[in-house]
Amino acid sequence: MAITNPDTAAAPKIPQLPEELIASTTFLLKRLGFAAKERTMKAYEGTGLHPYHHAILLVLDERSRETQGSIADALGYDRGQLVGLLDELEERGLVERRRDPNDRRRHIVRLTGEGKRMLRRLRALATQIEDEFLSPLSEKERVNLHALLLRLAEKHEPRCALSSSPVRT
Amino acid sequence: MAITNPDTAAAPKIPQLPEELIASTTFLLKRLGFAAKERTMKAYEGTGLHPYHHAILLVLDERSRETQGSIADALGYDRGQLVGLLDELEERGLVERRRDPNDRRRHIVRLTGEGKRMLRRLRALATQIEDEFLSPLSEKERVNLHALLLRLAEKHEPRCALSSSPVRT
DNA sequence: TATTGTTATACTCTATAACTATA
DNA sequence: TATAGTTATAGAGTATAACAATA
Repeated sequence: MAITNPDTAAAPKIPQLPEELIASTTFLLKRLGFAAKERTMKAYEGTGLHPYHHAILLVLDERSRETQGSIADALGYDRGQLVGLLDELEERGLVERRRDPNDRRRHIVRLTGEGKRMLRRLRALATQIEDEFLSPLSEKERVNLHALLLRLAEKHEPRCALSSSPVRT
Repeated sequence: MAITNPDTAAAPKIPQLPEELIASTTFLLKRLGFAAKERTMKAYEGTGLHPYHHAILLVLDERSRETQGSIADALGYDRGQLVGLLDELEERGLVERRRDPNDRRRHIVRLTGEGKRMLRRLRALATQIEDEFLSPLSEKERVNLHALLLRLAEKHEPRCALSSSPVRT
């Protein structure tokens, strides 16, 4: 790879993106989203779990006994994709699947004690990643940024819309 | 699909993401980055080009006669990936490739007249996408958001760091 | 016939590394 | 030997649709 040491290099070795791209907020969103994903994935490596798994555990922690379909819908995952993710969680004893006696097509999914313990660990990890990623910003700026992103998400990712304050147009 | 009409439906049909995810700025960044990518891709469909192509044309418009390697480095693309993208641009007559007489391993890439015309069209399209995506925000808020994202990008995407104001730590 | 969960398939992306031609 | 560009390959990730069980 032969990466030159930036401290000793006279000229900046990092090539510049076109200014027009840097000036574009959607471009920055795309790049930062990708960077955030990469960093998160790397941080999760040690756990043997994917952020997807974490999200599933969070859903189950908020309201246990969800069916697979409702979990998939809540997170926007494909139902086929979810099967494999739940298999992995079940193998590690983090969740349980049972048939719903009232509708035997359904599977009811529950968090186990082991799952709750793992969730605590994942929460700590996520907090750490978040803090590191936002480190260039002050506390006030972080709140400010989050509020702005949420406004965008309410439009572009309706699942983010806060149910407590339904938008009336 | 049987999507229920939200106007007539009594209960909200959109399942809710866990609050903890919505509260996470990095999560919002990931989701919004993905949403921005999806919308952009859809909008570019009519042009037969990918946002990647647009970015390449922008690099060439800022400083023509770049070599393939320098284009790849500027945008953070893989050199192998760039070959195919340039092939497509060349087939449509938007760029030209010539051997560098000083170093016959290199290819010098230039924007054609046709390429400049296409770039104008793509610029208009990108502006439109940007405006639509940021529509929930006021002009002030947009400026504010961009500044915050740029601060993050300077750390996590060094190619975004403005060369005019090198950070001295 | 429609729906839930499952499985299989195919397609897109991307990352890697071999290969050539020049240096 | 190292580098610029090219090509080929393999792997992950995703989307699609067929499928069995149940309603």
